[in-house]
Amino acid sequence: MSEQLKNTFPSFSNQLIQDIKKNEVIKNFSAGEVIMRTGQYIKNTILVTKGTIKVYREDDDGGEFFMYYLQPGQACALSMVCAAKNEKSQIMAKVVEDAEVVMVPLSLMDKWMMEHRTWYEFVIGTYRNRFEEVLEVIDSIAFRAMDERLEFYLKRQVEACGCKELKLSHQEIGSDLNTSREVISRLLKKMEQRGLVLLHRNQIEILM
Amino acid sequence: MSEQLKNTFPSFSNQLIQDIKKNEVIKNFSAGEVIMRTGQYIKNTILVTKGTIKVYREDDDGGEFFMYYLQPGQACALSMVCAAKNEKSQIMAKVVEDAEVVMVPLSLMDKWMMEHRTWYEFVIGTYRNRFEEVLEVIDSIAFRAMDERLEFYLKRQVEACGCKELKLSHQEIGSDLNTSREVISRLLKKMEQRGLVLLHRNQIEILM
DNA sequence: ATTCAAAAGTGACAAAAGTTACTTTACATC
DNA sequence: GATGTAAAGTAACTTTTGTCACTTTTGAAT
Repeated sequence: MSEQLKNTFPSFSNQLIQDIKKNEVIKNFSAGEVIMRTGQYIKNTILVTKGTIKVYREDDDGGEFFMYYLQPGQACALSMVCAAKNEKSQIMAKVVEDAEVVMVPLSLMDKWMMEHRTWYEFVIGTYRNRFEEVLEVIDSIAFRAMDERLEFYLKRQVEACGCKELKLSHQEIGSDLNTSREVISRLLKKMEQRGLVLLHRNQIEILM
Repeated sequence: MSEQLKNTFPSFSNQLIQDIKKNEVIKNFSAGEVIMRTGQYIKNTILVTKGTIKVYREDDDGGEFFMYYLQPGQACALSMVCAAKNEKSQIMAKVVEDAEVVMVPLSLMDKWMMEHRTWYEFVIGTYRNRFEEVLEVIDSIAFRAMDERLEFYLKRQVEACGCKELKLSHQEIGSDLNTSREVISRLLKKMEQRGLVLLHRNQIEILM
């Protein structure tokens, strides 16, 4: 396991890896599982070693808005931000590909900031990257109409899965973007006419 | 000045105040000045001691989207996040009430994280608060229609200025929300009919 | 092969938001 | 008091997005 940690988080010092190893609790989750809910108290920071996790913002009426992916080598920035105070989760996280995560208690998370330079840098880097990603999400909803938001969304999916065949239903895209399936179907068809995508059942081939 | 710093940032330790004092560069800005532009390299973290600064996200076509206020006792989270790398600013900051700020070089910003517990906590707290504020902004644009977004916007303005008479033109609100003046006028009139606001020239009285 | 359910297609309509083009109002200042 | 200007009001229209109701397609299970 320490070998794998080292591979997934190459920036971590050996000392840090040892410390993590001493305290680690490894958990496995299957696709579809919700590993963190809005309002739930956060007790751990999550380091992803395998799989893919989707992070959402929820509203009161059951709406789910997709924010970003967590993938191997990454950590949940929000659980880190909440370290100091005993805060509730502001987000919901759902596993989309069977995942393995290392749970780091918040107390250690905080302690290591002082003890391990590589941990400190990882945490600060995680903040920065997520903050920037979230700002880009704001751009897309604040400045762009649904057709461009859909393109932006699809591009991010391609990046995340590393392939151009997205296994997504129109319904799922619609709820990720907080709009309706019909709207997505309509816009996807226009994109197909423009030669940007090829539509199949439960799969979208990106030609961009 | 160290007295004032101590008052504005009560959580800072005396040692930290001394360190800031040793290195500080104080700058004054007048209302209307842009103190940070998108794309500009960040060399300093900004601690606000007086006045009010509005932070915007910009798009390529000159659109400005209001994100949050910086007020005395607060700091620019993004300039902190950029500390590690030599990053460009992702945001634009405009002074709305004559402001005084303390410029802290990024190198010190980073160094103090290890040396001053109160600085570390301030920085982490700033990250958390801004992240949460930004998530709420996402909620409003992702889940809410313009009428509710306008209400949310007005409430934040009331919080920021601490009074119920907002000196804002419809034009300014429109551009903060990235919509047109006409739409804002329309919605404000509806709000007036519902008894939520009173409209005057260049001023909106909030009755909520 | 038949059945079933999820996914996608579709047309018609409603509502929200953006746009245009113009008028009216309020206020400062000359 | 006349005048100029920024702010706000407004009507008419277009576009975009959301919704409804329904059909068709596709693939899997029986």
